[in-house]
Amino acid sequence: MGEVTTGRHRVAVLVRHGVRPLELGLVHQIFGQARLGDGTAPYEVLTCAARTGAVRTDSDFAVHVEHDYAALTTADTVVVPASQETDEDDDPLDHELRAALSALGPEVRVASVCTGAFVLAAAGLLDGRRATTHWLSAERFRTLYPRVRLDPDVLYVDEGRVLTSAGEASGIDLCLHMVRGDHGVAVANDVARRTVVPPHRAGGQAQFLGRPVPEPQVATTTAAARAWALERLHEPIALTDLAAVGPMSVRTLTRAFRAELGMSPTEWIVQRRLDLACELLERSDLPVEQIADRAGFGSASGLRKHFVARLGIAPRSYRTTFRVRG
DNA sequence: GCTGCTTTCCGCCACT
DNA sequence: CTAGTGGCGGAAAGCA
Repeated sequence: MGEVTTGRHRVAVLVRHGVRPLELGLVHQIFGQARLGDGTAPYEVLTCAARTGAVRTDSDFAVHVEHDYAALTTADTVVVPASQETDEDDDPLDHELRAALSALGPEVRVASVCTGAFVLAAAGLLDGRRATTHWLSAERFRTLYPRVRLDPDVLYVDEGRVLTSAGEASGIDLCLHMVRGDHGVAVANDVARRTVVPPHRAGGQAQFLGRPVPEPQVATTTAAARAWALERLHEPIALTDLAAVGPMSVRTLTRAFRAELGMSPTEWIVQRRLDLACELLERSDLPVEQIADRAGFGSASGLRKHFVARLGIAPRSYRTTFRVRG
């Protein structure tokens, strides 16, 4: 994926007005600092915007951008950092940006940091895929883009061609993940060491599968109940039992889920069950009936109903589209 | 699709 | 007075 035969791998950072300096800079930091064993830099990082010149940040300074969208046509990887100012619009894409994104070839890797995921979703790049974004924006994201399987519990999601990361600093984890995939653990660890960040944050391989990774600073009230539920997705989960884990009342539990996850407990459970079902559809040959059973849907028809309602396609067609070979 | 039973969701309000 | 909690009940959703 994305390996170039001539010259360096070109990473284009797509900035918009209101861009967050941290998220903009971290891309340059991680890719720009990478060095191969012989000391050569494998990446070239370009910054581009709709027009060259000054681009406002969300702070009291602007950045001077040298490239416009034409730079995207030569990119191997495109990274979209958050820009609160436009990501809060219900449609973050103007026709210029939409055209630039849809012109990207299928071999171009696309990644987002934080609410940059809204841009990818609006461009249709995330339809039917797993993705993540900043947890504070999770509810709005789901409302706007029901076809995307949003998982606000992970640091980042790797869907191959399209990658998304959660808030702010998780962009570092995602960029390191891409470096690791492109050039191996040694090169990625070297960047991490010089940037003084952990080379691989807690969660290990589980992150590649899009499985939940605990976010220490977030959502403390529901954490125990969620962990408990994840252990028994395959069996029926009653709200009274889930609340008893806390322990807390059912009323407080549902309120906490709404406040922290932006959805009801059962909605959250259904989504986790769909995650599991999708993974089994992608990575196993189990019949749909058995997948429904393992994922805690009473029957294949139950799975199918939820699947179609939330992903817009049937389990079987999902499998044919997203089957992982080997 | 219909029916009847069970569970869940959430506003309201009282209690600590 | 505010903040968090949780019981109640009607509407809605889920399920057989």
